[in-house]
Amino acid sequence: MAKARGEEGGGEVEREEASSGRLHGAIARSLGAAIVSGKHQPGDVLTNEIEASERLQVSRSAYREAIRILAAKGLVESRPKTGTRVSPRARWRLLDPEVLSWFFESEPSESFLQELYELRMIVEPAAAALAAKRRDEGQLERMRAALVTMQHETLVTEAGQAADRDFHDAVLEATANGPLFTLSSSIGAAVRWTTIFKQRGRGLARDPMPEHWKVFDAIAAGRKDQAREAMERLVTLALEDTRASLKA
Amino acid sequence: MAKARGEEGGGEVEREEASSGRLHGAIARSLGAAIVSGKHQPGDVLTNEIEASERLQVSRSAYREAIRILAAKGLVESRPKTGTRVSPRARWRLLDPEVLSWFFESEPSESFLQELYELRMIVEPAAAALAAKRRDEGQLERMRAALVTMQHETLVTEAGQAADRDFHDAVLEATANGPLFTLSSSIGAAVRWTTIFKQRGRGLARDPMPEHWKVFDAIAAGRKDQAREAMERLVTLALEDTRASLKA
DNA sequence: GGACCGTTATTTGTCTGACTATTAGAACCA
DNA sequence: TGGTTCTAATAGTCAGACAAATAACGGTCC
Repeated sequence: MAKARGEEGGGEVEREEASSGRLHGAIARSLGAAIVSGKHQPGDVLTNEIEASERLQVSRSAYREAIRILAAKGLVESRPKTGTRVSPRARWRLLDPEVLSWFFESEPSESFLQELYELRMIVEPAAAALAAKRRDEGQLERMRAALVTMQHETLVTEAGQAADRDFHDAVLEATANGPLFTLSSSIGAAVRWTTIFKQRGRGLARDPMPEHWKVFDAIAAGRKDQAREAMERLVTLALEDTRASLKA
Repeated sequence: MAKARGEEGGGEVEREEASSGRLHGAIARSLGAAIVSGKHQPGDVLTNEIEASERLQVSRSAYREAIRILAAKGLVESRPKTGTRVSPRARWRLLDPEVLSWFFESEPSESFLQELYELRMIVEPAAAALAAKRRDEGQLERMRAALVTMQHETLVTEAGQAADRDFHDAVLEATANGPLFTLSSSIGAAVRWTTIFKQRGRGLARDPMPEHWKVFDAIAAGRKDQAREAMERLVTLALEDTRASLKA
């Protein structure tokens, strides 16, 4: 079996990338990406474990562990005799960070981005309001540091973009609401792609700092309603910029 | 090995319940519940696979598949040499339906319920507003049917409670927003426990139907702002009832 | 002809035991 | 003291067998 490595043209799971470094993780990632990108439609039956693991040149146990991961995220469902089939989209854990990252391995559809955006518009202003009432010094400092970095680096560098995400993350964290905080990866994904699209239509890149500082100031001052409104404005502006870039 | 069943005092995974009928699912559930309930704290190292599977009287592969499930939900992280340890709470997928159900296997803390409640208050009014603009006839019919059932059965019966959840679920679905819709299980969990607490302090059970019909009417009429406000009132009233019951 | 019921084949599920890869921490050396 | 090598503990992967579940088929009886 080991000597057969690399033969057989098609198949062969991608192993690079430190992230899903384990074999089962790599298989899950590869299969998961194929599912969310529509290469396997809901209702489709995957080839059985024996054949699938042979084609991928991996042991059945590694393949099974990958399937367990996908099942845990609601992407597939296994039953004896019937096999493993792709679950209806309604069961997918679309907000799971890994599922999201699989979405973004290939370019996500515009409508999906739109939906994430809507989520942002619902969650972030409310989160900012809560954060204004609950933030502690450390969180405030983290927000400030993120904005300073963002200002220095601008959104052109990876560090600047990371700082942007970190700011939004800190706001979510400051809500002191666990379930709400878990949305930060989804929000972060939306933020990241907003930036990517903005960068593409790189006409007149509006300075995004003023809105950000207004949100920060309101949260620092403990002004709930002001924080909500400032965040609403921030998200709205980001959407407008993205829309403008798409047309260009 | 088979003959050793039932010896050894502690251990033995719970296998009843049709849901997590598979062995790996049952193990995941049992371990997952132990983690979210705090029996294993973040940072704790689980006993290694060999010992753990021996103690549970299951094969190492079944145990490993269970761990993959937990890892997929962010509850644990495995590395060679170090072992498998419980991840920091911030990584837990608190909105995953299964994780949530593990939370509710033992009575959830009041603060956790409070947090879910806050999420409801953020998401549901906004969802109602979107639903008012996007709902189709089928969804409207589903909402109506749910409310009719709820009215007949009242919240005392399981069928009535299911109808309540179904109503809220239909509203989320009508937003035509996939990511948002995945929150329905979390919302549903919050709804369920609100009802349970209300039932306990069963003094004067206020009729919950008027608020519900107002939400429905606004969504049916396509009145976005009215729908948002009606849902806001509904959630607020539910919270008040729950608060009142807790004092009693 | 149609409903019921056992049979069978297919697929996932579970078990066992061996070997490999990774890596934290100790021992060692410069 | 600081870096390097070694070692042992642990998860990771593999192979092959057997068990359990169940959808589909086929036969029986009304």
